[in-house]
Amino acid sequence: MDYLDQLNPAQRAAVEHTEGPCMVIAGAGSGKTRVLTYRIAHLINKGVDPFNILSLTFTNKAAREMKERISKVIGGTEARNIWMGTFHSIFARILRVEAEKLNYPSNFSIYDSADSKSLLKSIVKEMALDDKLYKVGFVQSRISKAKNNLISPKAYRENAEIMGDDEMSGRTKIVEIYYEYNLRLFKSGAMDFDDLLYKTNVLLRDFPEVLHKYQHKFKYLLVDEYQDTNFSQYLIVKKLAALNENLCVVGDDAQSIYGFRGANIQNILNFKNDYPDYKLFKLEQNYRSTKTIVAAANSVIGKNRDQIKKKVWTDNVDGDIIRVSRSLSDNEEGLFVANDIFTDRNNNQLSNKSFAILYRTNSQSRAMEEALRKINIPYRIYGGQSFYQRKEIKDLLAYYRLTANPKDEESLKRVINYPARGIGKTTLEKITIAAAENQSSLWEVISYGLNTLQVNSGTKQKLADFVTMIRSFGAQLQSLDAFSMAEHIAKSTGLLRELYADKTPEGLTRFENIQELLNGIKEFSESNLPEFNGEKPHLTDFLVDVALLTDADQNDDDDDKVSLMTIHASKGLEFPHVYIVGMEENLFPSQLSLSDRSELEEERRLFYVALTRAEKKTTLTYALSRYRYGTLNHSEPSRFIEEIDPQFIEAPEKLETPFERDSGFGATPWKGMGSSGDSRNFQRKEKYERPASPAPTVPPNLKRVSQVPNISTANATAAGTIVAGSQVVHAKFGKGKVLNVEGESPNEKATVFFPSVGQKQLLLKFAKLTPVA
DNA sequence: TTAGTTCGGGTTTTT
DNA sequence: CCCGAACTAA
Repeated sequence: MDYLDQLNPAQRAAVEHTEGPCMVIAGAGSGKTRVLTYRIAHLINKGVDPFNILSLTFTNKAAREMKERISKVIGGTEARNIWMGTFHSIFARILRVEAEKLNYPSNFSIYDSADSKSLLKSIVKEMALDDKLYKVGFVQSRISKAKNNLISPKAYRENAEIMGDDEMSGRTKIVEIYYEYNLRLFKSGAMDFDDLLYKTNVLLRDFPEVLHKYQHKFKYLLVDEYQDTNFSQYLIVKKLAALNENLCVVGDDAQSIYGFRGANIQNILNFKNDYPDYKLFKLEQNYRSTKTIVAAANSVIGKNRDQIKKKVWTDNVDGDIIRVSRSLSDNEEGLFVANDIFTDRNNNQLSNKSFAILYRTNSQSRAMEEALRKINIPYRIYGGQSFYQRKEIKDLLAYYRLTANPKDEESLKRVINYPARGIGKTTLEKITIAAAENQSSLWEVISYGLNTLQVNSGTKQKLADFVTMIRSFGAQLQSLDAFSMAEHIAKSTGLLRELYADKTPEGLTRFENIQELLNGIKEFSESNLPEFNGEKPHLTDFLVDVALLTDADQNDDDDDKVSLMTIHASKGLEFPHVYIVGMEENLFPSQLSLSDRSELEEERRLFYVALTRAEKKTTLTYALSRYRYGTLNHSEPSRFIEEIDPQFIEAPEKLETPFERDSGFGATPWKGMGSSGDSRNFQRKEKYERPASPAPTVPPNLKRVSQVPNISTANATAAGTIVAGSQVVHAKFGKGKVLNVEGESPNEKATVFFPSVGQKQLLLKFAKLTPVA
């Protein structure tokens, strides 16, 4: 039991209190992960079966790492039997087992945020609503909020307050959209992120025997980052824990930063009401940061009204004062940070990975990246557009999803005409209408109801071919292993060929990404995971929770690189040196949070999280101007800078102005400000001037003028009189000789030789050819 | 049907 | 500035 000796009294008490409800309030850097790890190890050492432990973490990566650490403590391979993962992935797993009870297929699709937006967009369009008023983002967050509070469409309609809000904003149809949205998800055999929690609640509510089963299975529950759970998650935990009440929640109200996602700090504050005999442990000693950083962070969070009082302290050294750097522009800010890292690293023999750059919004990474690249500092961006959200990856995954679950509407729409196979918008609209009329899915229309579809025979054939192709994939799903299936689909759909043909740099990256995905599947195929009992997994096994993977789940962080990420993504991480950039009003705190006290307090907690990531040194930077939407805007330093107790931070008057700093600055003193404004003007001017510039290849005016007389002549006479051998005039190519005409009306295609440009194939119904007598 | 272009509108944060 | 939607030409 020597691991217990590595804990301080508060930590040890939390680890040893294994029976009954408890809450651990863990200040930043107070060894929370250590407590969780040792607690689970301790349970297992005391004889608890790992299969009876459910541990809910914030990312899958955190789960993976924790399992590794537990393994080290207890030895052996038992740790891998613990149920550990995010709420979403754990309950997706359970829902797949129980899906039939909810009339869902067990291979249901999981719609990510983009899929769900796309579905909502179609619905808004089909209902002929104003998409300016019913912006999908707004509708989505409204529905998401309802789901996270377990409000069904029916309950939504019956809720006077919610309906009142919609009434006020003039968006009374949201409830109708909500109904239709859920219906369409159901018809597609799909769940969105919120459904994974909502449906779990339905399952546990309507099927007592299922609830009973999991209550017995999960005798010990642990929930990390409890301050970030929403009502839906809260209720799942409460129900599962009701039998044994061996529930341990860990969190820090000061680090609650997901309110916008429905997270509710009240879950922490109300814990004592649900479990009056609970035990509370406060971890207040910080092992991570210097005294300066801890004190500075405390002084900031003290400005919040809503909080559980606690006193985070540390035995660590005083450390450096917090620096503040002002730059002229966002680009200068990037250069400052990059140069500062460069110098610090070289002077003090530091590794790249001891530095992190944190920002409020993803778009701020660009200036940082450019500056780092300029002086060859390796970096890695966490978060941002995750690998699985890239277009080419989503396209291929859509084929996979469709193969596994042909009812999946969003996947079908994504690939039915990609690569292009002549099934266009018009056809898809007809299919959608037919599906709505028959109360069926798009797939059912094209696979069973093709005869009744009002499309021409060519299109019908194309649809039939598509159906045959997807069916043939489906037929092989159980016989091929994941990789063979994945590769077969990528090749035979033509998707791989299409991307290979694109030789632009972006196209190359896309192709590489696809290769990377296939490699990942290959690795998965050959990974010999215990749950597949020595057999090769199928593609459906790969798909199970691929939608739930995020960038943070990629585990290649042993490289020596500077880390760049949003503050949200940095939660739970720590770095010796941290730069918090973009410390400006309207950016951090975000403009959108300024009007609401609780939202501003959430921004402040976010700042608290950022500050407490640093072990040794924190640097705040801001710029006096910044590009937004491609235009330069003036910006003011963030109020948060002043909220730090002045004794821990560089005095503002001691700030050098950028002009005093020489470092090659004199060359372009106005680089950030004046000239870029000018260049915009210049660009704009250039656009207008271009038509007047000398020797344009095609005079734009001429094009127009020459068209006008052609319209009547071409339509009236062209089709009849253009035959092989005749002379014609083309608006753009000039005089030419018709070599051949093929195809039947109205799709005749002429091959014409123009002395100016050579041989051309032209469709007569489109190309305006005037016959010459 | 499609490819290519213009135009307008959008930036928090994420499972 | 960067994206997708709408428009236009073939």
